[in-house]
Amino acid sequence: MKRVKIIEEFPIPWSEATIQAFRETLLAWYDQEKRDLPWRQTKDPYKIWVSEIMLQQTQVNTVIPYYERFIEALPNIQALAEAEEETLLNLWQGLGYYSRVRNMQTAAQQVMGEYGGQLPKTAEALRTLKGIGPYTAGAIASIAFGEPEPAVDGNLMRIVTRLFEIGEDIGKASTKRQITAYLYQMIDPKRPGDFNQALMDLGATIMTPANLTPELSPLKAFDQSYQHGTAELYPVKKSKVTVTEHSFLAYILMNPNGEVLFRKHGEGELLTGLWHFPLIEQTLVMDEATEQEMLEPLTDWLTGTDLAFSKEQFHLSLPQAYRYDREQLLRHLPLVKHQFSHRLWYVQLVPVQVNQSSNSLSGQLEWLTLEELKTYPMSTLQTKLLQRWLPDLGV
DNA sequence: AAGCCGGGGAG
DNA sequence: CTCCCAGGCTT
Repeated sequence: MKRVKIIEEFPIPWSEATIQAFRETLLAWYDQEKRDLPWRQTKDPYKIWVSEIMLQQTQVNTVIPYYERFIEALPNIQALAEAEEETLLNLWQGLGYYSRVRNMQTAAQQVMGEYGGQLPKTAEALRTLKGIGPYTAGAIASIAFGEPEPAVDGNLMRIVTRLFEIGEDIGKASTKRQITAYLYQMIDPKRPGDFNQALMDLGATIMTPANLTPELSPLKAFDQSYQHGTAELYPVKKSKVTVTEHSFLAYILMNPNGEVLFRKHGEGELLTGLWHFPLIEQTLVMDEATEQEMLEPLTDWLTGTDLAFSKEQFHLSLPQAYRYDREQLLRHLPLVKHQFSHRLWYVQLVPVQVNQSSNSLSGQLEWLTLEELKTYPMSTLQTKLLQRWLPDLGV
């Protein structure tokens, strides 16, 4: 079975004595402090099932009146299986996630047809029912049937990662396996349902996401993050960084000596110290763009550099082959996509001829031959641009 | 693995 | 106001 396998994969770093002490401490706290909730007055698996489905999506105080009303209207699995859809939706109205009550009815019909009207007792069998995943299966199996199954929800993940200072992303399947494996080894086989509910209560009231110094926690002695003051580091959730999109023109400025203008990115700039074609943030060149419009961002930028640029002195143009053939030009302006951790760049390459070179260059700008250019420190982005422009250069 | 589902609460 | 939350299903 899965249990044995994942325990072998992730043995808990606690002695038997520590595990025993942990169970006793946690359950003593629960016996003292447990919340008095309607679904804790019953051992009816159906009622526990209903409460768990509702609690997946909504907080306890909101759930209570819905739970009471639902149980009164549909007091058993058969009633749920036979209910009109309209009845279901009325009972669920305001809770959201209406597919869940539909799934629950499908599962009730499964139970009537395949399990003789009785919920199966093992987590594995419960999982075959529509809408019952690992968490809900563990909750029903432990609370209603006394099976030693953990019910791993967000509360338990937070608590376990803090207790053991587990710094892996809890979104990863392997981290969930580790947390589940530890809980299999921690769970009290004599009171598995209370063990799970104790951790849920603790997570909801004391070891909350925001409470980083849970002075009232009964688990302080077992809690590495509390001992080390590192609670804020757990759990690790891979943040969905908002990726902002930017578009640039990368000008390949070629002088009569066969050299290309290269610029070193300065302090405070992305990719500091690395050499790139001049990159100018600009909407991408469209089909209707004229040569003038394509070159304007470049002339504007050059005016502000130390190239002693003036429109009178320098003449910029697109390569001859492109000047009068718009279709060919646009086909040959390659677009390079580059993903940073926090932004997505679209960079369009624009080759440009300049009729004369300039001598007055600072250290930030250099005219380089293709061979010299290859020896300068470049970013992956610049390597990509170069590769796209001249695939045969061998960078 | 990632998007979707839909409310409520926190900031 | 926006952001975040918690599970399970679907692709």
